[in-house]
Amino acid sequence: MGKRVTIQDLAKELGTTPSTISRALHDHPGISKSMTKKVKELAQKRNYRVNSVASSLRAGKSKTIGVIVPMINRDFFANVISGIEEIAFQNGFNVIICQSDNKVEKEIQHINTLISTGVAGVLVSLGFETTDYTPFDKISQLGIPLIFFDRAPDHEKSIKILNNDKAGAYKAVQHLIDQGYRRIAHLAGPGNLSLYKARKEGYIDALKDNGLPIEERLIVTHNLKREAGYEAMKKLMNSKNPPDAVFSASDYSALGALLYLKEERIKIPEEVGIVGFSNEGFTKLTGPEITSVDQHGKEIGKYSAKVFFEEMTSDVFIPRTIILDPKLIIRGSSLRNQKQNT
Amino acid sequence: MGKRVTIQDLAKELGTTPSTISRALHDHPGISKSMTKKVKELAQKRNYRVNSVASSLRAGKSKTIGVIVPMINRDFFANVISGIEEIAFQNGFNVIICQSDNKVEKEIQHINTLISTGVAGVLVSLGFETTDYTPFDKISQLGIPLIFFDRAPDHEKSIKILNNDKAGAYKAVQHLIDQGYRRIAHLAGPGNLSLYKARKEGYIDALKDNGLPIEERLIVTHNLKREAGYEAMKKLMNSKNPPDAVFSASDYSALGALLYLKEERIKIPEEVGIVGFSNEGFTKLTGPEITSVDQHGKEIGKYSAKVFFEEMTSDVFIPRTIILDPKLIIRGSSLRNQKQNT
DNA sequence: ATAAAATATGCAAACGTTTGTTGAAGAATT
DNA sequence: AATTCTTCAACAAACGTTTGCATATTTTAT
Repeated sequence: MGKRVTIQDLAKELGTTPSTISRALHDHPGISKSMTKKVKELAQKRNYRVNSVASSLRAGKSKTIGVIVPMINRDFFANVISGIEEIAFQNGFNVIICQSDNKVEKEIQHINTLISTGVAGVLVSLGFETTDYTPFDKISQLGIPLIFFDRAPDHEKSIKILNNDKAGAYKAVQHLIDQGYRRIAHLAGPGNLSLYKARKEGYIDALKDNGLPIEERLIVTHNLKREAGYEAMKKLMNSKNPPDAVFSASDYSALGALLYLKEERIKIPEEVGIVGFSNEGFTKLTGPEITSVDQHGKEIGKYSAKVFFEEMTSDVFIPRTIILDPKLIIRGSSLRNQKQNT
Repeated sequence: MGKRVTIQDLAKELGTTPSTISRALHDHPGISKSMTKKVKELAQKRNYRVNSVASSLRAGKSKTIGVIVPMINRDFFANVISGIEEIAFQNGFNVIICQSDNKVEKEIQHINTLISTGVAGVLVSLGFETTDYTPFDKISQLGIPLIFFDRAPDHEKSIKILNNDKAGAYKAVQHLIDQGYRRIAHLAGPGNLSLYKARKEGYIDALKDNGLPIEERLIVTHNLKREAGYEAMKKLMNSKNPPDAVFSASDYSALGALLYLKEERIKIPEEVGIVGFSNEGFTKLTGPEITSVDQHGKEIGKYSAKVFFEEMTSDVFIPRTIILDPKLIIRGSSLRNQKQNT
C-alpha cells in the first residue's frame, strides 16, 4: 500500500523544485535538455503518474467527457460509445457514461453530477420523454461544449449530430418499391419524436415520388416493441386489402412482424417484404435475415467526439447540425429480385 | 457563459467564510441551525454545485469508480455496467467505462489513466489474453480496492465475483439428459481460460453422474464464434455416430450450430437439441429459441459494486471469491418433452 | 459575579499541479 | 573589463474544498 509519487517527491530527490519537474515533464523549452532527461528518467523509475485531479483543479477543467444516453445495452448506443471512447482516448481523455433510462429526472441528476465532476464536455442523446431542454442550458452557460447526437432538441441553437432518418426511410421504401412491392405498410414511432416523424416523411415521400397512394390504414403508430410489431402485423394482414410489404421504424417491431408472418406461414420475402430500422445485431440472425437501415453508431460516436474537440478549442459558438447518411443493408427479408447488396 | 459559483462566492455574499459554508452544506453539528438554513437557501438560489475536483483533491480520492471490460457491446457486459451504475449512483459515485478490446496494452493504459484520475476503486473483467496480472497490482498497492468479475486471475489473492460456470454447464447438460438426449456434444472454449475449463468440467461431470460415456470425439474446442459453431456442427453431424444434442460454451456458436442444422433440415429439438451459454438477447429471437444459461449480468454488476463499497469502508483486505449461481433458461431448442420452464 | 463549559465561527494550512515573474549565472558583445 | 543577452531554475500564487485548531460569544453552574 505504497503512497502515490508526486511531483514534489521527484523534486526533492533531484534537489530541485516542483515547477521544474512539471515543466520538464511537459517539455517546456525553458528547461535544459539534460535536466529534462534526468527528470523523465526518474519519473519513469519511480513510476510517477500525474495526478489529474490536481491538474484539473488547477486548469479549471478535467480531461473527461460526459456521455448521457438512454441506455447502453442497445447495439446502437454501445457502438456510439465505442466510437466516442476511441477518439477520446486518442486525445488523452476519458469518458463517463450515464444512463438516463429515458427518464427526465435521471437526466437532470446526471447533468448535475457531470457539472460537479468538471467534465470538459457533454455528449447527449435525449430520452424519449424529454421535451424541456432548459436543464441542458446550464451546461452551455458554464462554457462547457454540449453536443447532441441521434436524439436532439428541435430548436436551432445547439450542435447536433444526426442521422438522416428521412433519407434512410426513403432508401428503405424505394428499395421495397424496386423489389416490386406496391402496398407498403409503415409501423411508425411516436409522432412527438422528430426522428420518427422524419422516418414517416421519408416513407411518404418515397411513395409519392413513385406515384403510389398514401393509405392511412397502412400506417400504424406503435411503441416500437416486438409485441407491438406482432400485433400490428396481425391486424394489417387481416384487413381487407393487406399490405405486401412493411417498413418499420424499429427492428424490434420488424422482428415482431416477421414472427407473425412465419407463424402464419406467409412467405418472406415472396409474399410480404420487411425492412426494419437500426440494423440491430439480431437482424442478421433471423430467418430470413432482416433488411435494415444502418445508422453506423460507431461513426456517429467518433464524429460527435471530434466535434467536441473542435468545439473545445474554438471560442466562437456556431450552432450547427451535421447529418450523416445512413446505409440500407439489404438482406433476405426484402430481396425477391435478382438485385444484390449495395 | 456565467462563471461557476464557488463556496467563496457564497461566503462573501453572506459575510462569512468558506469553512462555515462548507460545514453548513454538510450539516456539521458545530454550525447553528439558522446559519445552516441561510447557507442552504443561498446555495440553492445561486445554483451552487460542489466542485468535486477540488474536493477530490482535498480528500485524496474521487467519487468515481473505474470499470474495465473487454467490450461494452455485449449484452452481458452492458448489463453488468448497468448494474454497477445503479449502485454507484445510489451512492453518489459515477462510473468511468474503459474498453480493453481484449488487448493487454489497452488494459495497462486504462489502469494508468484510472490511477491518474484518482478513482476510488476499479472493477475489472479481464481480456482473453491477459495472463500477467502484475499491472493490476499497482492498483492495490495504492490502496485502491480492486475487484474482478466474470473473468478473473486464477490466483487466490484477489476479490472475485464469478459465475458458477461449472454449475451452469452441469444444469444445461443435465437438462439435455432429462430431455432424453444421450450423445451430447460440447463446443468448448479455449482451454487456457478457467471459465471455459469450468464449463467443460460441468459438462463432463453431468455425463459421468448420469452414467454416460465421455467421448473425446464429441468435444470440439473452438473460438466461440458463430462460424466456428457452424463448422463444428457440420463436422460432428457428418461423423460416424453423430450427436443428438450439443451444449455450447457460447451462444454465438450455438447459433451457428442451429443455422447448420436448419440448413440441413434436421429438426430442432426433435432430432438434435441445442443449449448455449450466456443468454444473449438474440437467443429468444431465433426459431426455435435457444435454451441458454443466463449469467444475470445486472446482478453481477450490482454485486460487484456493493462489494466495492464494502471494501472501501473496511480496512482489512480479505481475498475472497463470490460465486453466483447461473440460471438455465429453457426454450424451444432443447425442449422435446412436456417439461416446462423452470 | 465569576469561572467553567458549551456553542458557533474564523483562521490557516493542505491536497498536487501549473505558470507568471523574478533572479542568478554564464555567454556574448562592446 | 564592463555591459548586455541568454539560458536555466526557483519562488510563489492560484485552483476550490475541507478540517484541526484557535478564538469569540453565549450559556450554565457555582
